[in-house]
Amino acid sequence: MASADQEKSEHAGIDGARARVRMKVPSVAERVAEELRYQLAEGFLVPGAKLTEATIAEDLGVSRNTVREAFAELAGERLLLRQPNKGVFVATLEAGDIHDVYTVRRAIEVSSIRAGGSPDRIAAVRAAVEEGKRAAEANDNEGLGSANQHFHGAIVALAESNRLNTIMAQILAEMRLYFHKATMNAHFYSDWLKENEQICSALEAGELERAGDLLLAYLNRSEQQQSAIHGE
Amino acid sequence: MASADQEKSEHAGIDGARARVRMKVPSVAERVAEELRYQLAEGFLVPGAKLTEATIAEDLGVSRNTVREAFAELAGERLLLRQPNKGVFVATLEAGDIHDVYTVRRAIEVSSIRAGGSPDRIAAVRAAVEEGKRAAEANDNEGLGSANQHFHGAIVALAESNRLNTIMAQILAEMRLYFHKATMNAHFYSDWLKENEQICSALEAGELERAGDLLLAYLNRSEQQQSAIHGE
DNA sequence: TTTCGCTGGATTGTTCAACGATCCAGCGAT
DNA sequence: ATCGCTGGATCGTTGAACAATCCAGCGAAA
Repeated sequence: MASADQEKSEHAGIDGARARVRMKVPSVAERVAEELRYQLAEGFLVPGAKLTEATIAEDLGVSRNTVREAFAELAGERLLLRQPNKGVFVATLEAGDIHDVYTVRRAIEVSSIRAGGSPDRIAAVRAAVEEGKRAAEANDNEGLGSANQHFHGAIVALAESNRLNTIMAQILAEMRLYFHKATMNAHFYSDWLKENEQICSALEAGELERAGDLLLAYLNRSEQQQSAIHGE
Repeated sequence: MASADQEKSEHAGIDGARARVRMKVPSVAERVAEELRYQLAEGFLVPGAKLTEATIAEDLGVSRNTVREAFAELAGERLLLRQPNKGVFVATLEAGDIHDVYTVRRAIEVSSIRAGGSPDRIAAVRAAVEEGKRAAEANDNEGLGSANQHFHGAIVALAESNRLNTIMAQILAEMRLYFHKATMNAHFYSDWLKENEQICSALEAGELERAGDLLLAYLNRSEQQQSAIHGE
């Protein structure tokens, strides 16, 4: 997933530059999973929809067993729900799930920002803020959404933890699925543009406590908004 | 996994008591995964060991494809590592992994305890503390270990978040694998018995900030100890 | 009419056998 | 000692098969 598994080039000695690139040839199952992830994020597959093994297998021109593996992976990421002997379905938002998701985000995002981060990582946060501004100017609604995700991803990346990064990546994938573009209008993006700016500034100034408080407040408000939209 | 999916009996009305029990018949793949998880936790399978599909399949009397599914699941939990075309191996501790694991624990455990919890959940924390005391009296080294895991699991459970619970369960499974009994002598358990007591008391007294600080200090020290043991 | 029970069709869960692709150890030639 | 080849083992993927399970529809009974 967001695996930063890049083989570090390890300062090859004078005795020769051995190639360190690992040609990435994702397995077929992996590519199927990737394709499904894409379709989920893009809203092609809506929550609750049933995915039939044979159909997907034929559509993508792969074996049913391969599809099965991809399903298993996505089910592990909570994007699909497996109901034994009935089939797999696109995950749906159950009661309490919104609070649950935001509980995780509060835990890892606030914790990450409170610990600060290297200048590079902070610069990445700043970059996400600017990306948002540009998207706003261009009236690019789509771009606004991904800029915001980049922003929060960059905050978690401050902690330099692979595990936290993948957890956050999964949470963001869930949110893309549940809170799809349809539910996100421009009005929604009104507040947090300047809010992200504030958080980022506080971070750059080393005011970590304040940055954490601002972020926490944002997450709480965001949860409220989402809860209000999705059936109370 | 740690899915608390129990169908809540929902206060069946007078019109009849419809059965709400969902007979759990885990699929074969699930049972294979469970068996492997057990062997990993028990130290039967040591880090770095290679797991050959055909061998496992024959040993457990299932098909190779089924083993494959189980492997995929465990790889998703970071207990196994899949190397394309080479095989799957029991995960090994890479440089930085210890810090990584503890970064996650700091994020979710401290966040959970700082938010407090219902009396029931707090009682569960207390129960884990007492469980540890009893194990200490009985000189039950094994019991001490699981009591500690129950303690930290109960802390995360304060947040009432399914997602946090499963994340924590996975982290604990990783720790069982890496920091196996062999590396845990009685000397190791010396400190935290009274420390858990303190944390729990602070929690019960509603001194959440202090409880969080104590927990954070413990985690930092624990990370240091583990780092010292496992090659610097 | 409503309920019950059955049956047929569709889909899943699992197994098996096969084949190409890839890796690895060994061995011989340079 | 290095290089290159080769054979065997294992993985990745496929396709087909069959039992188990679920679901909708339909007819029989209350």
